[in-house]
Amino acid sequence: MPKKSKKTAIIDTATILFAGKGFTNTSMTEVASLTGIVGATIFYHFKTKEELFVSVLENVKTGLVQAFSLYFQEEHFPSGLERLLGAIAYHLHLSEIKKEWFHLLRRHYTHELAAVNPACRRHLEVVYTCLIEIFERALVIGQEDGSIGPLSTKKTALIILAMVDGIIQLESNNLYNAGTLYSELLASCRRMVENKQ
Amino acid sequence: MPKKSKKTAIIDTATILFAGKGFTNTSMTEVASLTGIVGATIFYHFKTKEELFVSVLENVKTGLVQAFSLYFQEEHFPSGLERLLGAIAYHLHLSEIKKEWFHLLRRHYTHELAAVNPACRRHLEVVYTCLIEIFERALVIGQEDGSIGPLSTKKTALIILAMVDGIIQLESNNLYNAGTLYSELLASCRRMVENKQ
DNA sequence: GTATTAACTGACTAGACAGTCAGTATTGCA
DNA sequence: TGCAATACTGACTGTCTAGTCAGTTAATAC
Repeated sequence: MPKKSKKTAIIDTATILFAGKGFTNTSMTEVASLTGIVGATIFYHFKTKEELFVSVLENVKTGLVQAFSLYFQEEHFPSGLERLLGAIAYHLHLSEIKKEWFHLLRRHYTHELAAVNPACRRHLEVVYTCLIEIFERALVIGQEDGSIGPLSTKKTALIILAMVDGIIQLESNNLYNAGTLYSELLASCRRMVENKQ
Repeated sequence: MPKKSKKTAIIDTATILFAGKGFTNTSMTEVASLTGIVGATIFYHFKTKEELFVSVLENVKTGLVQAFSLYFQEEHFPSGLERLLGAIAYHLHLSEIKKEWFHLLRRHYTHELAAVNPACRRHLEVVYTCLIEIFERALVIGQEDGSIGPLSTKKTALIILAMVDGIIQLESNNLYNAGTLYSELLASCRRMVENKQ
């Protein structure tokens, strides 16, 4: 029974804190004490706070890409349209069971760091490319099988991502409980892309 | 020629800084020096940093509500559908000429503060209510004149807001230049809500 | 002109926080 | 067992920042 290494434990704690309170408002001491170690230990495993953040992001990236690839390995769809709706529903589902991942990705610091830190930028690009390609692929398949109308798959994929992301954000800012919007969102997307000859 | 009061000048500087770098990463000294005054002066006009933030938000709220009400005073639309698309286009337009407003509204701190600061929450609610009602009203009008299909106006208004907001965010994170998505977004929204009997 | 209030400032404080470092404990292995 | 490397720690430092305060300057009122 190989117990979780401290390095992994640090990353797990940091994921929750960075996602929930942001980079600047999370102190290394806090990460340490919640992990059950002493502050200086983190600096043995990670040279700087920024390096810890990038490791956290890398971890999220890996988890996210894996989750989606697993989903598409297991699910099969009668049409491109159904595949798209399935992807959207799974995206929403994942954003509920792995809130931290999506909060972290939406943190401003993540994007600001990506502008100056190549490693950070690479991870972020992998994530976004993955998310967009999922939608785009479904759209392409749907155009081939006739379930999806004639539209720019690339642009539409971006719009759908923005839409899903916007809904997740509405919910996380809980001004309105967006949860009740899920089925309406799927219906809206269907109307938006389906082929109505 | 009544020159801009220092209090207003502080708010203007703070708007740009809070929007651009976030609350925590903006220091009062920085706000002061960019305004051309000394640090302590801010604390004469605003008791705390948080109070300054709320004033900034109030200012944004006022500007935003005014901008939209002016737009609808001047524009007139042949149908509810066109009114909706006009509102979306103007929303996107405004997010370009008043980037700070929208950045500030999307900052996490804004929403975190709203959870504990009633004044902040009130301003934020006014903003969101205004934005949603604009879309909802257009949808209701459109259902009356037959240009918009049978759908929940409230939920659809929320979805459209999430969509527009998501696009603005995509652009501000400039992973993709979302600017080219504007016309596609309008077309998508049209397909999503129009009445196709 | 003088009194009163409002606007402003320089010098300071107390706390927080990232990161260092010299040294101690723990592990793996010969 | 002993040796070497790896993992970990306590005590510390320099810097940054929100907020204070006693006092100065500017505006207004009479």
